[in-house]
Amino acid sequence: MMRRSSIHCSSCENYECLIKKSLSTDEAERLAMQKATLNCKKGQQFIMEGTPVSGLFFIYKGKAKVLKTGIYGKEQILRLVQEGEIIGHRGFGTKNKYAISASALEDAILCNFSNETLDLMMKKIPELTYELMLFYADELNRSETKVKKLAQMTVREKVIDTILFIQRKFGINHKGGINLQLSRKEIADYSGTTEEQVIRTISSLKSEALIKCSGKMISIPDTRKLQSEISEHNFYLDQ
Amino acid sequence: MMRRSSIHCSSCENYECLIKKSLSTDEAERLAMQKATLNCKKGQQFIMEGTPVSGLFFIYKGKAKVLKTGIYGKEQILRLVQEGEIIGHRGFGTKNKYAISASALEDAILCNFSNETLDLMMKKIPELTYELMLFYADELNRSETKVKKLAQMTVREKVIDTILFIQRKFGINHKGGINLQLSRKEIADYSGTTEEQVIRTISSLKSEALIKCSGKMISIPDTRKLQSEISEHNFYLDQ
DNA sequence: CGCCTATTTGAACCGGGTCAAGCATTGTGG
DNA sequence: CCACAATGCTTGACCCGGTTCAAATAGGCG
Repeated sequence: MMRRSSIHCSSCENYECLIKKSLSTDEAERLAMQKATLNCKKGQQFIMEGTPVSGLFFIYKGKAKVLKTGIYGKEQILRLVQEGEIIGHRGFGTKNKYAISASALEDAILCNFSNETLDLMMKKIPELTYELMLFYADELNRSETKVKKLAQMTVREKVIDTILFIQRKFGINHKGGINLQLSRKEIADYSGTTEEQVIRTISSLKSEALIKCSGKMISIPDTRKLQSEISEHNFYLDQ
Repeated sequence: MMRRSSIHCSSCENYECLIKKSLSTDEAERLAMQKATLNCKKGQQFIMEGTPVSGLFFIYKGKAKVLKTGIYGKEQILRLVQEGEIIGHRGFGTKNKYAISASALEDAILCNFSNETLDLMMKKIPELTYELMLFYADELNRSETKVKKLAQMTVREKVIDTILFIQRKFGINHKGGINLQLSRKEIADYSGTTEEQVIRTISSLKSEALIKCSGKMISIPDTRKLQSEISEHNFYLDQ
């Protein structure tokens, strides 16, 4: 993980950034300068479960996944993270150890705010604390919806739900394909099933013309139609 | 749900209450008086998924469960809530509709802070916002651990984990039994399985002398021993 | 005591996980 | 540029855990 010259918040173009949103005074800007900027290659792990918390990460460029490693090394992907979002925030609560791991899905540039900087910023900027609270409340909603889905959906529904979700979150590219290519294994680790089940489900969906594939790229010809495969029994799809 | 004369925060004995913790000034106390106090009978639902958010609830007395209703009316219990804890807080994020339901597990007395009161309090008391943020971050941790467990544990492990959890959280009574009696169905709804599976697992555990039962009351003769039934493959039991 | 609900047990079915083998794709070094 | 290795993807077959259905039993409460 390479350290590089820091990118200043004032010249950053991620206007959805929680930090930047809350920066109004010069003082806040000065605090925000205390961050480090890091380069991270595809596949590289930048947060490791169980290690001491070293602040909050912000995805300046790239995509990442947040996961827990479980029984026999099986991964559970908890979040797929886009440019402009934060990670590693789980350090606050009762613990000072990361409860999750995170690694880059493609080459990424990360901003890192240390614990001290973050504490200082929150003390000086109540709006930031408020924004963080909203962020956690939202994430909690999402996570609890996921709990329900894992407990109640069939494998087919879970895989469809995952595909719809990544399209909703990451959008589509110029070819009409979903703008994030995951391996079958990763789709399985997010859906809470196995690689083989994902492959079988995707094969079925292809033969039913509900999706199209070329390699890892998946596209959905008719989103509404695919949605109807799960929505009859799932009224609150608030993921 | 019966409205009753308000209990004043200053005479409240729940010292762990997020609200009370943050009340230092007279002004804060005055704001906290703006709350309503409600009586709620066992089984009564006081938050309904999909209805507009009417603020935050605090459990002054009693116990409650937080759940999502899913496919074919199957319930997923997300949280078991004790005296001194808050509920209904999910209103913040992007939505103004409750994403969860809540009902009393036994007769309860609830404090309710309206949206307006809460907003006002957070603006005036940064410490409260901070405490709420920590609360959400903690809850998020718990929820994400639950996601992993649901995806990876066997039914037997999930049921054992649930029994251990409710003992850890609610403690034991004078008879050595867990201080919260849930129905088999409720244990199933929390564990993410069916009533029959819970019954079968509990039967096995009884015959293995890992637990004892009399009616709904469960007791664990040797917690460590029961723990070892799941912990070999689960290193981070941070629920 | 009798009704209603909760719990328990049995049996059958099936979804989904596991194992194994074959195929495709990508990458690397000679 | 090809050969070969390594990795990822796909498919088939098998089997087991877990859900479902049904029926019996126990327990709680008016």
